[in-house]
Amino acid sequence: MSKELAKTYDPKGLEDRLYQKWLDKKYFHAEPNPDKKPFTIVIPPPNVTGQLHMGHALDETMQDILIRFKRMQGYETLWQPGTDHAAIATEVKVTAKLKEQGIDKDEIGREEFLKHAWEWKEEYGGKIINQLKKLGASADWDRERFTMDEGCSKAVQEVFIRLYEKGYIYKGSRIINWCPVCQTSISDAEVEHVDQDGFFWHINYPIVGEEGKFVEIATTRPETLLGDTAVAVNPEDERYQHLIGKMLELPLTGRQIPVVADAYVDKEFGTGCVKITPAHDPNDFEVGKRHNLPEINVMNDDATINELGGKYAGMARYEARKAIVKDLEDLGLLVKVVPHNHNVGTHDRCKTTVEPMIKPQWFVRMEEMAKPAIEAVKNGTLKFVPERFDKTYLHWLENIRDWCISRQLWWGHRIPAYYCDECGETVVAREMPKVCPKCGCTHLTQDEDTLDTWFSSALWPFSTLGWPEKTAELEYFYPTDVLVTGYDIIFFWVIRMVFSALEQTGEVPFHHVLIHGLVRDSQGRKMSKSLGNGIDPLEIIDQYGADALRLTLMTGNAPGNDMRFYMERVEASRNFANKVWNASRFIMMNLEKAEVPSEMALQALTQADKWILSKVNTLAKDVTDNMEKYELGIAVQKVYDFIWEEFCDWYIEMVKPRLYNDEDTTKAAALWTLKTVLTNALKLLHPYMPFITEEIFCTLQPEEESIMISLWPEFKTEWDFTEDETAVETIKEAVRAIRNVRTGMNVPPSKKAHVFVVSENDTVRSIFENGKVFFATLGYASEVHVQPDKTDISEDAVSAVIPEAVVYMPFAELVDLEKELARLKKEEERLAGELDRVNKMLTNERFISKAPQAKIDEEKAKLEKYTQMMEQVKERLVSLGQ
RNA sequence: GGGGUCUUAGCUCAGCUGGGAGAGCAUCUGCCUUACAAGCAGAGGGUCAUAGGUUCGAGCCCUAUAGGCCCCACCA
Repeated sequence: MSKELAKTYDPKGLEDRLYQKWLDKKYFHAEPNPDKKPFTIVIPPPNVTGQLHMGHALDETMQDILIRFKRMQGYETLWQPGTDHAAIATEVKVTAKLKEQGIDKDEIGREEFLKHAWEWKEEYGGKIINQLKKLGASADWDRERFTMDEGCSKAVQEVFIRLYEKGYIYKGSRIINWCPVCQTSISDAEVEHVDQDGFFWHINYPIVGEEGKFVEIATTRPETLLGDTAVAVNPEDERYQHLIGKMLELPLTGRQIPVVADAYVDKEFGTGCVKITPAHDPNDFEVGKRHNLPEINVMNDDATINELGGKYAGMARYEARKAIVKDLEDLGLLVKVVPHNHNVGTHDRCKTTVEPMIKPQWFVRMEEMAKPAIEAVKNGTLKFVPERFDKTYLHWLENIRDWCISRQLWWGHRIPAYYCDECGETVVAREMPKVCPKCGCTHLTQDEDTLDTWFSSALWPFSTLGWPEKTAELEYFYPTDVLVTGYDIIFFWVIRMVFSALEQTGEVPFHHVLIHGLVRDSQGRKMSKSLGNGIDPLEIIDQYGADALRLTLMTGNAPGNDMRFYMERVEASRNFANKVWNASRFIMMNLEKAEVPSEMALQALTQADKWILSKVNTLAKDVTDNMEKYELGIAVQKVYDFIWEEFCDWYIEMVKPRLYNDEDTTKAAALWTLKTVLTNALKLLHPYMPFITEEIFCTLQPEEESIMISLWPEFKTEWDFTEDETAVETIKEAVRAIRNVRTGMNVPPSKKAHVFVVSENDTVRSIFENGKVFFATLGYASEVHVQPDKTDISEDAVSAVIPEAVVYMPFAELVDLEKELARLKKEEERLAGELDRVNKMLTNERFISKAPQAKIDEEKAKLEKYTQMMEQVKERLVSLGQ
């Protein structure tokens, strides 16, 4: 590889080449290794037929950063990848595709449909994985898994059977959430409550045997009237005591229903009388159980009215609603209609209004399993980052209801339950029994249903490592270290992994859960297909490179908060990549021209060298600390600032004269420092921007194989040069003052000036003596004089007061006395303000008696500094005739 | 109804355990200085939503208020 680098950074081509190299070298692969400590992350498996979106990009970037960081720290790092079969999503897609080809799902049947589904999976399943690779993801692809592969399926079956045998899984006819479009049951977590404008229909139910007397009920769903089996009132409600036990005539049906008393009814709400439809409302279902009411299901699976709905049979539910309201009105039973805003449960996937239905389904009993999951967070075995999400987690678990796990879908894990065709006996077993254990019949049929997708993903952290087998992987890599995911998935997935893992493995599946927010568009809207406002990460990668995308996603955002994505930020990231590229190019150009020792005695370094070395040293410490605390954004911001400001804007500029002068005895030291500091900075940046750092690292040091297996920089005591740091900071301050004065007076860089630095302090003078060279390059000085007094300085020189010193620049004809005075007055004002503040603090005896000594000393030092500067400013003013 | 979260420079957002308000972009002024104009050097711009409180000291902690967003919840 040549050392020639292009003038601007172009990620195209380079990224794929490097990624292929990493794959070839097997850097991503992890094996149980007793000599190393493990570090494990399991990927939140993306939908097998999905497309990479910004949410993935953020999630995977965070994981990759942690994995690369730990790998460089010497851990045996496993990033376990894979995909999820995504039952409903995939089934819907495959069904739609078949429909396009004129194929009806129900006609071809289960077996045939599954063939198509698997074909679909084979065709599109690899796509998202390849997209993850574009991002730079260093997952162990040799270990790629799929929730429906053999091992995961085995784990699913095993867990089902164990839970069933323990009595934690049961089948029951209960009211569940039914999606009439997807034609399957869904769990509570999948129901999204949406605020909708609706109506409250007040309807009179005639009292049997009391001509002209009615009970007025209020409902938001008049069509369910067809399934009413009672009207309930509150037992405490004085208004209705006389009604309890009476019979009502249910309009339009000819049925009679009782009035029951139940505490569920809120006296204050509506009319205080509630129609009870046990088959189509979860609350009514409970009321019905308490009062032994019949359950009349009046709907088909597609939410049309069934044959029990009489003349309304065949109508869609909202059509029936209209017809029923009309008929009630004609009968004079409709009292009034009032607008009413209420929450409607919808299926989160298709947004269809959920229809509560009574159906036989499989459930997981949650009460017992929730307990250890709650305990794990309470006792700190499991920690959320940021912490506030443990409230979300705990609240959900403390109010958890049984989990409906059966789905009327074909794409998924079949429930391992078998029914005897003769006696109806249920057998839960690993294989279909040959004979019915009860009646000996040989005809058994497997349950038609499949399991909720989340049932299998709940096992993901251990099923992917080989459970239920006691594999070496499970032993070594489990429990995993951290789970990275969005807050929107805590209920669906995180909680279910936790209780499943605790139940099956006796351990938490991970110790930390790192939660991130949503990536929104530039206006703060959710990115969605329907809005068409989604930004394709792959297009960003194509245009700006994966590194720029990754950096964008990691900056300017606090943990757990949503972020806005807009192109200006990507451009800023791209610009940074270019900055890194060019700084490296400059360094390499200089390294080429001279021999650089691989080892360098620290004594041979100049003050500037020690300064930057010391800076990168503390940077390594700070960045490591931040990353250990999952403060990924803060960490990379520090690297960014260091590289751009300290390293490029200051150090490289400072070092140029030494590089350009072959006679300079410190040139080698400069080159060594440039190379060393760059190498360290690249390493710290690598987890965030893997491609550019690898390319530069290997070009810079052809003897090195890869930055991703190099050692993470650690803090070195011998690189801790506090004194030199202070000295260089003093010089920087002087340079800044000079630049300020020059710009303020409109002096172009072409106009060089003599610079006099006056200080009575010997140490300060020696610092400036040392830093003379910097004034020439950084402050456009033609000559620099460091002296203890004002000898030879003309009175009309422009000046800048800095701590412990005054800088003078005689510009002769350029000097504008008015301007100079104005500057000094402004400075005087500023210092007066500072002094005022410090004095107030230091004269406050309560501050003196209560504040920590270090703080007091700090303020005392400031007082001294400002006092001294103030004296200088005043002196200048006097000498200018003020 | 409960819980969470946000309100900081024109815009988008940082601000770690309380100790002199920051970044990117935008704006203005100089610079094509041989690593980089995707750049360099400067500048302007903020009673940190409001009102109290705790503290020697509050953008940060506590309480209330206003507004925004989110989640949970069986008021038909």
